[in-house]
Amino acid sequence: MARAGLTADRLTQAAADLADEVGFENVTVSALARHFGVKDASLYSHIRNAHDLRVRLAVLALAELADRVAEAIAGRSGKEALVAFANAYRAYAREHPGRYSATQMALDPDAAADSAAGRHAEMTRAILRGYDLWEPEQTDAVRLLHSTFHGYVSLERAGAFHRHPRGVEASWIRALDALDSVLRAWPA
Amino acid sequence: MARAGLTADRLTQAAADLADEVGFENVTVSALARHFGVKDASLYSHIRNAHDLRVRLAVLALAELADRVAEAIAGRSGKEALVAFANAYRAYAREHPGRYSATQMALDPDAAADSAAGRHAEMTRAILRGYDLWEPEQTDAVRLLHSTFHGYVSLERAGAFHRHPRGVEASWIRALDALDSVLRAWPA
DNA sequence: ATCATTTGCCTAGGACCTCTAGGTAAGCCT
DNA sequence: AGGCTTACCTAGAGGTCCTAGGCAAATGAT
Repeated sequence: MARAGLTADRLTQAAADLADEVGFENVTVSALARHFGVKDASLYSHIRNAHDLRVRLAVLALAELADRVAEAIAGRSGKEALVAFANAYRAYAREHPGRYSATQMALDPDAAADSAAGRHAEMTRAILRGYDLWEPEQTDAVRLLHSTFHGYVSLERAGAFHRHPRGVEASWIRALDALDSVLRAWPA
Repeated sequence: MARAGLTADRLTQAAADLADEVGFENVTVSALARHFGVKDASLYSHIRNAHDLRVRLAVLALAELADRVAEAIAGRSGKEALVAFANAYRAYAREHPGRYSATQMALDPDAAADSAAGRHAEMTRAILRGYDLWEPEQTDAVRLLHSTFHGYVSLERAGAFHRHPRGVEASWIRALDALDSVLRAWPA
């Protein structure tokens, strides 16, 4: 009886790759078991259930995304940091569609605390240091930025923009310009 | 053998209500059949398969949302129209979480053409008539607005904002202020 | 080195969902 | 009344999720 050497981490990694291949909604316990050449039931010693697997995947993706963003904004400030953040975010979503979908899962408070969600908010705040924005407006701005980034890549992936000839790239640059100018002159 | 009087439309309506109750991802053919007191197999004379059912639901929700938005912006212009649009959009998402989730489905080109997606874009354009914005900037602005609305309600629903004390309502108002000011002074 | 424990994967099986094939009864048309 | 279409049925195959209980491999204790 040869062992496949399963661990929760290896399962989560494989699930992430699987998500990018076949879509987050198609990440099933069965598919993952097939990938390792074992029976479904064997996975349940490592993960509690299918939902637990998806939560682990979400936590993994959030951490990866936070790493990418952190690297992108390191040593930059102001608009440069804003653009670097946004592009890192969007690039991750494009390169890892399944992982990105996972980051949109509703996490219960416990899982959210374990996740890198806090790092995301903190890094967004870091960008705002270049814009002379303080509480409570800072939180408003954090929410606006996050909403815009997420909304844009989410709609882009859903194909909402491709029905019009205007380049998606050009609109993205303009959106970042707009955000920069709104941050510089935040309405009182 | 009493008949339940099923039609594709009645199924879609019931599916929409079901989605709001138990979540879009839990809208199954079985659950719907149970609701009508009928066997699963009976639904397959009205819908092609489970995916088809969800697409119909998405199309229904997009149309409803477009109606709500159209009513909201009728007779308004400028910032008033912007705020009315945004609030109608957000209110629909809150009142009908399952239906709203459905609108986020990736629709294949055929289904998208049948949907009210075009009306949404057109209404967003209508708002911009109050802002002296023309192509190609108009498309950029449409995309920015849509992204921000969708991103905001989507993150709000995922609970991404509730980890911070600042009121979600206040941030929303500020986001709309910011969008208004960015539209008035669209960066050249 | 042997035995005990833990760990990893197994089989078996129940519950639920999806969907097809083919059948029968209800309602409409002539 | 007979025929046709429509609405719903039974039966059944195949997939996913998950639990219970078992055996064998790895690990650690003596």
